[in-house]
Amino acid sequence: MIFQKYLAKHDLRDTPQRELILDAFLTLEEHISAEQLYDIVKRQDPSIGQATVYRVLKLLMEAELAREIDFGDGVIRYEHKYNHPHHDHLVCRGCGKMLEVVDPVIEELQKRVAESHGFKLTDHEMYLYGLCEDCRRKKSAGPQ
Amino acid sequence: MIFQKYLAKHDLRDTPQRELILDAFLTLEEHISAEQLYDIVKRQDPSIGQATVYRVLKLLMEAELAREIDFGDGVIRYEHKYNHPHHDHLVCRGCGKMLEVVDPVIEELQKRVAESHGFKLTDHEMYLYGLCEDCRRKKSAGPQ
DNA sequence: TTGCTTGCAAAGGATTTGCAACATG
DNA sequence: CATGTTGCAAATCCTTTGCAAGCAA
Repeated sequence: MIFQKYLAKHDLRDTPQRELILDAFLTLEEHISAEQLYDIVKRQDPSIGQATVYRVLKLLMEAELAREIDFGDGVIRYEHKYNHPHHDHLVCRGCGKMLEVVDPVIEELQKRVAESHGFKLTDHEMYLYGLCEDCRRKKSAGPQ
Repeated sequence: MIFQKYLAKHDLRDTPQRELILDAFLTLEEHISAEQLYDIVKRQDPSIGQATVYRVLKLLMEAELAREIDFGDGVIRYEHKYNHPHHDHLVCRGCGKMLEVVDPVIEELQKRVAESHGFKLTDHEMYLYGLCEDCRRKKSAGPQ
């Protein structure tokens, strides 16, 4: 719906490939890289090209349906943005487990920090890294 | 000193290239990419290889002398870590101007958010993006 | 029909790696 | 001398782009 409107408004075309990729993307709950999404989509349509997936992901960004996530490992991941409000990420250094978190007080303070330097905050990224309970337990047990 | 100790402890060698790159790196106040550092170092020793700069930067990370910064533009930048305590970054979306900021209350809240999910926070990254005063002025004036 | 889209393969940019020559401890 | 280290070039990884053929509006 939103995507179709976006396409129409920008004189872009509604193709089966775009529909397929969008559907696959929206079905997922996890963050996903272009390559992972390509693997999924390829199962349904082996003729689809990798470049198309990259291109659609860019479109989804412009249509405000996706958001980039960068954990700093050289791969860009994407997550839904529509009906999925802003949040930050808490990532386990041990097992990679990832939780979405938000703290309204932090959000407010971020605004103020920016303002105190004359900036008008537009957005932010915050990644909290640590060890989850499981990994702490394993660690204190030592390597077997 | 620290670097030399690190090298000794790990059976690594103290070479003129490593010294040169380290000195150049420590002299800088700004964040710098491997390629920029290579350009600088090359002026003093044109025979130096790009790969060596990348390799030394990795070493400095392991020796806890450098820290990676990732603004998400595909280039990894580095900054001193030694005698340069933790801070976050406030970046202008307009001109790219960058300020280092810290807010002790935010830092404390981050710890608590992590703990509330059973995580022990080890570190974090926070990037605040916005528009600085100059860019807001230019923007409201409109493009000429 | 017009011109946006596609898949393919080649190109790109940043970083890493294999290797033979070289230098350090 | 044994090994770590270097510069070079080739290789890698992820992503983008050029292009001719194909397809939506």
